[in-house]
Amino acid sequence: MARIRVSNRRGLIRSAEEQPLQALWDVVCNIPAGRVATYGTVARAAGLPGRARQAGFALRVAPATLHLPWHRVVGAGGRIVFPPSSRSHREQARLLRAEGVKVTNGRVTRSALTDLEL
DNA sequence: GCCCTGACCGCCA
DNA sequence: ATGGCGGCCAGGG
Repeated sequence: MARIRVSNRRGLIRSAEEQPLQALWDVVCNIPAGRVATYGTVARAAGLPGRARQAGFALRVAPATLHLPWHRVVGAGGRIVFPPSSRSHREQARLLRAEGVKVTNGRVTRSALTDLEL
């Protein structure tokens, strides 16, 4: 499990409640290769329902040293959120296809989506 | 506290 | 399918 030291005002850190970023990173970390999850799903699985945007934020600020499978997170409906012409978009599509996920028109196949329940 | 800015989401014309 | 829009929720200035 990817972990990073993060301190808060009180010095003690326990739950997702106090450390949403860590919770979100953990979830992303657990998306199996070849499968994809949406920002909303990731947030919900991290115990932060309704905070899809924070899932995006978490990924944006994630330390590179965590080596998170960020490419396995897409927007609602399986859409790659980056502008089609952007570097990130191409990179994400490349990484996904590399692990067997079909990507057409910036959209992954529905069967690749996972609810992340368990 | 107010305002703006997003790696978001879902509804609707 | 597609752009628009309001709703949502953190961060940062």
